[in-house]
Amino acid sequence: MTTRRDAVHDTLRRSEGFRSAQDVYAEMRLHGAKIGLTTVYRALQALADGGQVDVLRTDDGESVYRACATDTHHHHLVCRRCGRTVEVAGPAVERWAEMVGSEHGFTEITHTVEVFGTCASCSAPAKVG
Amino acid sequence: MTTRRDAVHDTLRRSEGFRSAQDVYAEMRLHGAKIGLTTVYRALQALADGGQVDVLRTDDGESVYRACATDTHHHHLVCRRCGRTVEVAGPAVERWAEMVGSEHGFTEITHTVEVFGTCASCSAPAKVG
DNA sequence: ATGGATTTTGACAACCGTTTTCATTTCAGC
DNA sequence: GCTGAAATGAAAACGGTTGTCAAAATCCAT
Repeated sequence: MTTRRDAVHDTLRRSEGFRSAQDVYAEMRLHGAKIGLTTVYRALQALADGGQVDVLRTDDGESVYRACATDTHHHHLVCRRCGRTVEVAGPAVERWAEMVGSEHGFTEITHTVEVFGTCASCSAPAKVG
Repeated sequence: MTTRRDAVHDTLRRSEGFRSAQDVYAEMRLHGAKIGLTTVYRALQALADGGQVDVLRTDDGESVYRACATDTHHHHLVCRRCGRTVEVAGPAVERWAEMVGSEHGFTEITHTVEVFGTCASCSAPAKVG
């Protein structure tokens, strides 16, 4: 029960940045894979549940997935142009979130932290003419 | 062109936490307001564009809005149970994000930081019986 | 291998929040 | 009051995601 899921996982691993379910599906079909959209959604969900891929929501509500190198907690620096992503650790931020939470009597603190920017190669070609 | 928008804004101000467009709509209809769902969506968008309300996406892709006290940059500590929200500042986090970005050659850095937890009053009534 | 139970798959339909459309209403300025 | 521009809202369209269900693949004891 793992062939398709692995195929999805592999496809994701080949991508630089975050990809939507439909991206993955299109990509797989392009390469001749015989798989249905429903199965891609299910595989991505399973992988996300199992912590093998990271998920985040784009501004327009799409879920995008990424097979990350580390399985430890980390955040992302994402190029808003090309989607290239680097994984970053932020121990200070973790502590800050924990502190802010408990300071106000909140428990079971979690947090979402994502950093967006324009990467070097995307901002370089400023010379359009 | 501002009556409806103000009504939406007021409704939002009366709420403790983040509310969805449909929440706001339902709330307004409950109180007898004569307004359409479309207009609520439009008003919320306009308010968000104008920076008068903050927006964020729930895990299930819904946009939720909040009329925040400060108009300066801040983050949120949100109770995942009741939605109660405290506005928090985090200068250290701002600097961290900026640093992480430029460290990797990214420019025009932005970031999203939200902290979730269970607030004191929601975790207190552990006594169910 | 074989039959039968179980799981996985995927085409399609349903869902649901959101956006668009467009005819109607409201309103400012004359 | 009249006119044109902006706002409104009911209903339809949209798009990503999830549910349905019958067919296909897989497992397993025989």
